[in-house]
Amino acid sequence: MLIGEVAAASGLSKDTIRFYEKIGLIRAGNRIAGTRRYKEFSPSTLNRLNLIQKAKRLGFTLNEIKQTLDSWQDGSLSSAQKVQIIEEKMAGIDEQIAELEGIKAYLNNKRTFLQKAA
Amino acid sequence: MLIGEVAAASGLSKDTIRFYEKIGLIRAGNRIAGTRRYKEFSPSTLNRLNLIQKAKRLGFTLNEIKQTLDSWQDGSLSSAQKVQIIEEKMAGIDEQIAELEGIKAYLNNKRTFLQKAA
DNA sequence: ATAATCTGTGGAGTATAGTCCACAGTCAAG
DNA sequence: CTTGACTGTGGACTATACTCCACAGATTAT
Repeated sequence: MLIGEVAAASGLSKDTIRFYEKIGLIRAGNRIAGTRRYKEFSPSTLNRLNLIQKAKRLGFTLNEIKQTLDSWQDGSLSSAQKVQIIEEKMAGIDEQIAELEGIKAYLNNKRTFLQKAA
Repeated sequence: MLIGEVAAASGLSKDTIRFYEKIGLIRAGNRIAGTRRYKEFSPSTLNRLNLIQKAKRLGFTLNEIKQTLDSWQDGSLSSAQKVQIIEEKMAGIDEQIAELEGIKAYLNNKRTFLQKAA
């Protein structure tokens, strides 16, 4: 797929995709056309972009995401290690949820106070 | 309180506090000493900084936080309006939690897959 | 009284994550 | 065969949120 297709399918801008490719977060092959080279993205790029979006929502930087995804695929991690990493991320999510619940409780208190005062 | 005390009590750096004061996110009075003016922060600044941290964790920018906190205190909002804003923020938190749960489910699937393969 | 520590100011610099632009080649449609 | 849409490149630019530095006055401890 060319960049326009990837952009449309992922919901990201072409510039963002170019930026991601530039920093090595996603890869692209070459499609030669005369004197020009177009970037050819594999459909799996969409999965990867999806994953990147998920990780961003968890608060990871692009660099952290890159490190994790790279190590995931270079064969340096055993299945057990991958499971462990996943479990750590899941624990991190639980922490985030707990924090959000705490903030929600705080807001709820404020609301109750306001409603009483009214 | 002077800035060092605020920094220690809030866990933020002095530079961050100066930065917040510069953009009007927090206020400071003056403590005159000879030819110099030191910034005098009221203890309520700590509450405000706490609130700012909470809001940041919800993903708000400093500017958004400033707008909300300012409107909160300038008398332009009725209690009913404040309650409504709080309820909107709470709904936003619920959305964030739902999204995190979704990502967690995704990770859980991955983990199950890895464990089966092992 | 001297050193160490604290303070404000102005301004420069950093990191992250894009976003925009001009220029030029490519290709499909009319 | 010209027009319009798409593409890559290099580089400049933006926004957010700090962070660091040098300098100089103020305060505290010894």
